[in-house]
Amino acid sequence: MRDVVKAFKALSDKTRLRILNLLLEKECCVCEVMQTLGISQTSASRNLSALYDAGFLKLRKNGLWSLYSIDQEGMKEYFPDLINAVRKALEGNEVVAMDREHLKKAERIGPGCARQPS
Amino acid sequence: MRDVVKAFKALSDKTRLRILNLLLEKECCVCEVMQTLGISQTSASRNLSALYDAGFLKLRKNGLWSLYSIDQEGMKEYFPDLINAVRKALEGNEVVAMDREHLKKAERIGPGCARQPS
DNA sequence: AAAATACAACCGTATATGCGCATATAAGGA
DNA sequence: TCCTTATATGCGCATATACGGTTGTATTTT
Repeated sequence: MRDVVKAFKALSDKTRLRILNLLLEKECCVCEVMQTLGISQTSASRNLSALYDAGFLKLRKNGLWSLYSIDQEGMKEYFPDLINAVRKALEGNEVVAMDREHLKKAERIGPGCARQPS
Repeated sequence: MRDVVKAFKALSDKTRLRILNLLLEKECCVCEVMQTLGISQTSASRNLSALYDAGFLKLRKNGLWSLYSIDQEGMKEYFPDLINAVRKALEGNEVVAMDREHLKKAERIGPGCARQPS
């Protein structure tokens, strides 16, 4: 029960929904998220952690990068319809659509952040 | 977007998930909820309101009773998969199963509360 | 070795949320 | 009209949460 509450709590925040929206597009490192959404590194890191702790994300480390992505398998096991619910809840939203546009450009922005991990 | 956040926020509370579980069984008045879950009238009323404001419930007044139930149509329109996600997230949970048992008995408990509205 | 980079953890503060108590409202009946 | 019942709401308190700034740690680059 606590896990269910935690899961919904993780989803009940605008920033975290925007992050989830990015990750529905592709795997991202912390600084891609922070640049794309225009939030602080602190905020990006903390909110990614919250989504991770709630069981929505998986983490892959590659050198300096912490690469977060949707944990498709975990989601299907514990919250079968939830990821779809989120996707549909966000579709058509303006902010979220703009974020997706920004994400495309963010790949080349910043001091080395969006370089491909070697 | 604010609506989506509000919806998930409404779901990110143990009491409200338990209430939703009861309403998945049947339409309930405030005092059935408060008795079944063993919470205060204030808490029952306010948490039902929160779920109502988030768009999950519909309200039918009958005499003194405020009868809340799942707004199936509204849910399908705005959050197509969410009600299923909630249902599956709660299934197998002990507290929630016990609540459903208590609900059956609650119909005859209390000073006139669970009498059928005239 | 030193500097730069990516990220996480800690700290203080502002705001949000949940709860109980008391009270208000609203409907029905004597 | 007064009383009871069912529900809603204002208020204050305790706690939770979000955020920015700073610091710490690990890794890569120079």
